[in-house]
Amino acid sequence: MVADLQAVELVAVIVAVPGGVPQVLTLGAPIGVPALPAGPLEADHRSLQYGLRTWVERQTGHPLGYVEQLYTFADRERAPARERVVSVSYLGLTRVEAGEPGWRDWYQIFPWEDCRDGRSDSLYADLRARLGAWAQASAPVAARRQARIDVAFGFGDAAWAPENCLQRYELLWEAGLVPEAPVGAGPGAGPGEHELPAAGQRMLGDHRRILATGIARLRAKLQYRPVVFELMPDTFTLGTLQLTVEALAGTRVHKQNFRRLVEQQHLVEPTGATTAVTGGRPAKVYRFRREILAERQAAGTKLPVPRSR
Amino acid sequence: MVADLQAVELVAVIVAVPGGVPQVLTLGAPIGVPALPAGPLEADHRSLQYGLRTWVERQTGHPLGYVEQLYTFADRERAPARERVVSVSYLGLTRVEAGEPGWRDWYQIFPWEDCRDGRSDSLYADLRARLGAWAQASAPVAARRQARIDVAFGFGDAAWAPENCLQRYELLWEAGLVPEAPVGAGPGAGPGEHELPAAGQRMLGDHRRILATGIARLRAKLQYRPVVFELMPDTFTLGTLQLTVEALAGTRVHKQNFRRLVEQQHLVEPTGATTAVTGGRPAKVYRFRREILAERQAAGTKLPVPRSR
DNA sequence: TCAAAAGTGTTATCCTTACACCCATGT
DNA sequence: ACATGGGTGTAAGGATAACACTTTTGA
Repeated sequence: MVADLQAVELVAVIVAVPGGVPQVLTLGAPIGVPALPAGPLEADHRSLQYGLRTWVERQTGHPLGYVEQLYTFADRERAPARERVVSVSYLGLTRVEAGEPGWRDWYQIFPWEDCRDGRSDSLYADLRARLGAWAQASAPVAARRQARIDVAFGFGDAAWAPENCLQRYELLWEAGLVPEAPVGAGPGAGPGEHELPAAGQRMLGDHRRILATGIARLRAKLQYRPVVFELMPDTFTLGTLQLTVEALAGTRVHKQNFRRLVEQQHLVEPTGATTAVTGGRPAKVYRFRREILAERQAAGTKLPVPRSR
Repeated sequence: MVADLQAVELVAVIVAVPGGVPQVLTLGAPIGVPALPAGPLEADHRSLQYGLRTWVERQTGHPLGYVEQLYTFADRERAPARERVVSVSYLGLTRVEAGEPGWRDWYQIFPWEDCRDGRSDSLYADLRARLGAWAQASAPVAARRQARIDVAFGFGDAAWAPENCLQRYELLWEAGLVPEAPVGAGPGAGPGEHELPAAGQRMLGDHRRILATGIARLRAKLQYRPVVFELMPDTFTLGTLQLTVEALAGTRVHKQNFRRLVEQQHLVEPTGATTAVTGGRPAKVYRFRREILAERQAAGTKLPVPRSR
């Protein structure tokens, strides 16, 4: 039995969106390959979550608010050389001021995930061509690959969906288009051979994959749980709220529908104050109605993240 | 570092629905406390999923089809005496014949989860009274408890939702109404003191909690992914399909809407055959269109699981 | 006066829900 | 004949997406 004991590591994807820029907490920056905050599960940790909070606070001096478990990784294929480590990953949400050290814009890491200005630019054209080339294979494989690509990236008549973040990363990985691609991925190609020009910032080990898992989960959850408010200050305008949702989802949302949905679900209440910081007409200031977390945990507290195209 | 090595266990919630009865694969039955198939993660397991498949097949002789990771547990509060074990749980779906040994109707384990005949019977009346009694506490705690109860069980103006299975179990656990409740749960009450008459079959350790997690996940997934078909034989009638969905969800669904939704999404195609085994008019026989798994992985392949009341 | 962002009103469309009814078989 | 389950049509309601337009500030 002793031979089967394993090292268990806790890995954290900590997200904040100061000033409408979605950011992840990283270590090892600005020089070297950035890493997610992580540390071993210790014997005196009461629970996994407790252990995680301990590690993140120790490494970053940052207290955590909302935390949820993401996924547990232990595949050896991703790091065949090393001893196996079981990594239990968590998603955490907080509020920080803009410009604090250690935080990194997640679109630096996944440039193709930002579709707020449409995705008709050169990056997506390039992606489409390279993925298409990779999909070329013998008949059944080719069809299956192309179907996966179309669904994940919203090509053909499929819609681009924010929450397919992980599928997109995994396809790029399989296709050898990101630097951490496996050795011998493509047909006779070494790693990095076909790398994208805009392949994004790589991370330690499979941390980029874990981050993609976290983003995907957060984007999915946005649509049916009022999690955005964990990332908002106590009071905010509807404009800022929309900006934050758009930053997370990587798409634009329809202003009027967004406002109506937020208001008709009684997610927020006006404080009575207004603010003129944004330029233009002063905006009403709102506050999150924490009561609804209890009231309708199950019901449809969703925000509109429409699928584009 | 050696001191921080952990035992890692793989636990499986394997589900099948032969003859419209939702069942879980258990060991240790029929005598003794039933347990979920489980085993340690071994050094030569390529991945967590691979290890799980190995264990389940070794313990039950049963090959697994669809498998997905559920959750990783490691809280010591649930078994304070023992050394901590990190349990990575998985949900698996298969097809079996009715009456095979080792399979157990999951409503034996969670009687309150079967609302196919409504939930106005004595069990729910009893539940409501006992949970209400537990909710009595000092002001802020009482309100919070009652809100959780109402949402989870669909009391008050909340709707009973199938996928709240885990929340229901956890509330019953906290309230000391199920046998595996923690020592000293209620105010001055030993475990089992307030136990429900229909508390259901208990299981080894926190396996019942893991099972509740699996059921909750499966019920949630039913609503937006075509997972039922993993539990169906190659060909089936729409009646059987509906019966299976109802068995899993624990509620009745609206016949016509169910049929329309299934057909308009092109989830199935007729084989051309009919069958008369069910009595009444012979039913058309259908087959799952496996193609749609690739076609619209993201889009709305959902089945209607309406909230009752 | 104009740009910029806030905020309002209205309409078309689709999906969900529900009701009422007919059909084909075995007993 | 009738019970049983299979199968169809259609109407009401609500949610969604989109359109055009007004309001209030700062420069």
